Amino acid sequence: MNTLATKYDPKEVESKWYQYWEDHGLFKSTPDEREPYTIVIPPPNVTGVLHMGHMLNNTIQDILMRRARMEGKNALWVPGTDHASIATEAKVVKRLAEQGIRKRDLTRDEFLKHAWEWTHEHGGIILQQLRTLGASCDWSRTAFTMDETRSESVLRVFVDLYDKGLIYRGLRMVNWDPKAQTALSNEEVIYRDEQSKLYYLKYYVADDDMTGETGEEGEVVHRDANGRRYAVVATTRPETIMGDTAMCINPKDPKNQWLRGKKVIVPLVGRVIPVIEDRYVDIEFGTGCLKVTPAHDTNDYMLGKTHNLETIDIFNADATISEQSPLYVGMDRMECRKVITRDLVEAGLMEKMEDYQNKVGYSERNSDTAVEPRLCMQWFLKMKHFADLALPPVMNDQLQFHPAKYKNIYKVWLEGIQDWCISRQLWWGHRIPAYFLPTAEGEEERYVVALNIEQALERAHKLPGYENITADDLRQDEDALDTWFSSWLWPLSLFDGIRNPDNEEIKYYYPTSDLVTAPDIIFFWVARMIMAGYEFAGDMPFRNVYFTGIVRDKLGRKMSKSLGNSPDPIELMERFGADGVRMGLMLAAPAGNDILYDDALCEQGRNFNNKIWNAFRLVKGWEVADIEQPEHSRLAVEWFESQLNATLADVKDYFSKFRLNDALMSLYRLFWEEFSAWYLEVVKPAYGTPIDRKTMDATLRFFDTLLRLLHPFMPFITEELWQHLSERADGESIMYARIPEPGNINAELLQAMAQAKEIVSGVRNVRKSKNMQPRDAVTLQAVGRFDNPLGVIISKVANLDAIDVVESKDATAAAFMVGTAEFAVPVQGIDVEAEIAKLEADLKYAQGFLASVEKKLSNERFVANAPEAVVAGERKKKADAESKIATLTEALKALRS
RNA sequence: GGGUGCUUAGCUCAGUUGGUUCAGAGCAUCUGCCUUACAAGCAGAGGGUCGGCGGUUCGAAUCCGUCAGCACCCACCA
Repeated sequence: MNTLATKYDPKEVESKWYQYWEDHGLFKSTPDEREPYTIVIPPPNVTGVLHMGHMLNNTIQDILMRRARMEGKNALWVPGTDHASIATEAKVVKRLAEQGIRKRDLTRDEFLKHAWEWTHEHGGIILQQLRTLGASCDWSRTAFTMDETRSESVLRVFVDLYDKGLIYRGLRMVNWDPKAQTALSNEEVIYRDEQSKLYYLKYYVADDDMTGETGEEGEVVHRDANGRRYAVVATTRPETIMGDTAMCINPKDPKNQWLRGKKVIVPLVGRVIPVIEDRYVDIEFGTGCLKVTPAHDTNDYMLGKTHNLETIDIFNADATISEQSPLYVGMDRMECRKVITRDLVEAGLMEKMEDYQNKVGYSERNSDTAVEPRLCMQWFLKMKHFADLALPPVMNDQLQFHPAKYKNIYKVWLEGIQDWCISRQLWWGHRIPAYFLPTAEGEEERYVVALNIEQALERAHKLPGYENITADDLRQDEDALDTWFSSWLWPLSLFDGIRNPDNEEIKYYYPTSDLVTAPDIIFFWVARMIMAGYEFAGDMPFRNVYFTGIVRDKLGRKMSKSLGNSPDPIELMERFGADGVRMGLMLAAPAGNDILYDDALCEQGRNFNNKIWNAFRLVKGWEVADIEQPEHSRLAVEWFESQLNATLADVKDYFSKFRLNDALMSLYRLFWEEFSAWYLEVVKPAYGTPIDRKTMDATLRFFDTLLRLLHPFMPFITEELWQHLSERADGESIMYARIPEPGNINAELLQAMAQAKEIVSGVRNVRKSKNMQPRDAVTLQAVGRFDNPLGVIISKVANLDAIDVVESKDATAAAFMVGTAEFAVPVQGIDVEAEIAKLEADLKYAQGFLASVEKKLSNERFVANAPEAVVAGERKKKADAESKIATLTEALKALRS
């Protein structure tokens, strides 16, 4: 008696089993003699919530974990979160603002207290959500980039690299985020095309005597109504003219020869600046005259250095105009652009304005804030050394990228790498362990780098003149480190491999096995982990990197809050079950390709769950009796065994190539087509009759293997059904059931079954076209011969009363061909005309095919050059086609007579 | 401005070294079925000159060239 519902309901099942797995510690791992399989989670932001990208990413990781576990490996997936300094600090600042508290009114400690409160309040929600998805993380190891172990690791690494001379402090032009008011690394700047304007400004010549040059050949001299000469400078940023300290021309530029050695006047400002010459200037761009603002442009800064120019910083940290500027003090830079444009026009100093498209850098975290190049003192990590470490293992495939196309992107980045600005003007993060020493007014700053204040003092005491200072004399650097300066240690610090490099865990779990991540953090994170791995452990952090695609909506648009096209993962799991959503995502996710998400995919996943559920209901409902095993069942078992092994081998191969969607699709078809539609239909006993024990045992065994194969993809339903399949002790789980190695494949039997299926289809077709009931048995006529060993299977599934081998088929039979073999089903009242038309079409096709083969075979060069096997193949095609034509001609003759 | 990748059925994609099994899969579509596991299902069917052009070859979805379109990465042209 079947008590299971006809529809599978994942709700209770899923939470029940997750609880079971956790209660029995099934996710836990400790080092032992087994081969380890390790993944470290890309730590999500501590205060983040689950989005579709996480869903995809973590589903993939969980599939790999569960598969490895079932291959007998000691599988460990380490979870954790990232403090995400800029993002989190911004959120805290915002919340404080809502409460009427300004960050600048708080002390560092007060602010951090608020930040920790926020972290404890919102932190870890995402880890809870991952449990709903079924993630088999060892939660007892949950780490945080700012917990004690991780923090100390970061500081140690900083001190170590400083001692090695790889970290330095210096005044450099950096990317400044005026909203967060911190420096950024180059990688944190996103360039966007922007429709803006090119402003052509007039720079009058200073002390112009208006005589002399009248314009040599090729020179372009501008004069106003009074004859006064001026140069025209094209710029996209007129608001920076207050910081101009030179104008630059190319010494080879014929247009501007007359400006050599002159001085010009900055419009509105009135400052007199020299005209300098540098080959850097593009003669073709604009007028060939470049205004030089060393404080606010990277290139201008270089020019300033070369030509010893004065640097006037006209911006405050928040990008309002500073006291350094003679005009517009306190005005925001964007506002200032508008105002100064108007003023320039009114003063007659604007030659013209043109539409112009240029690239503007934005902060990765504050996408509405344009980054400002800014000269300031920051800490940097020398990257050349690390690039040299990290490039070879990826290029020679010791460490593999999947898909491999990312190798090239990686290579180009490493070859052009620049030093990494690692200091941030933030409080939320690891405070830089540098301690400034007291110095006299005007003296250059001095500092020591040390793990803590005691060590700092110790180090300071060794310096001449500082033998007697006390802790109170030391002042720790206010800055925090870039978040990625802690995440790059993740695979090491999770196993305490920085503080305690020879411990048992790091030796066992490191290098980890696979890293699964989105390609957009290849530089931020992946590359730097590889660097840190070789620097601090002398080995790669992981053996494979699987780059996922980006989840987009079905129109191909990125999912975003503003578009509202991003579904809530939790809600999706409620609708389709976690198994259904996992499967929906995986069906659409070839390695490295973006996935176009559609609810229909989850529906397909849910439907598959239901299919499995109902197949199980069927099998479980069978009554077993000690009766003889029917021949068709014996053959079906033998065939499915082979089919199962074939798929097992395919899936294994797919996993080795990270082609998880192909693996899943193979299993989907194996279960739905081969197992449900064919195998079960063959062995299914007639209603109300029992099944023999042999077949039942085999069927349950197959079911068991299928569940194991599917478990990594759909952990919940497989566990639920597995418990019904066999007795087991408390704490046992399919999670630890082994996935079998592929066994023997009987290729001939698979071939025979393929033909058998076609014959069955042929019969069904006849039935359908003649409106015949499936329950009425028919006779199958095989013309000439019948050599398929699976005749009994065909008879059962197609409901035949006999398979007759005949010399020629009945005149009133409906015919069909499978390969070169002809079959027929005698029926009442066939439509002779239609039958003739069908056969004629077949004949015409066969004749055309024969002609093309014959043409090929009569080509001497083909016969001479092509491999033996290919030629033989063509000959066989020819023979087959001829035999088919003969058969068809016969049939037509019979019909027409 | 450089670089990489892509273009195969309505959609999303497979297609290993050119050659029987090469033009495939899933979904969608159409037709017929509430057949005692499943209508979240069953059975059947239709659909593509493999982006365009040119070349190499006995033979090209596959190799080469070129053009077009798309995507991504990098870059200091104001």
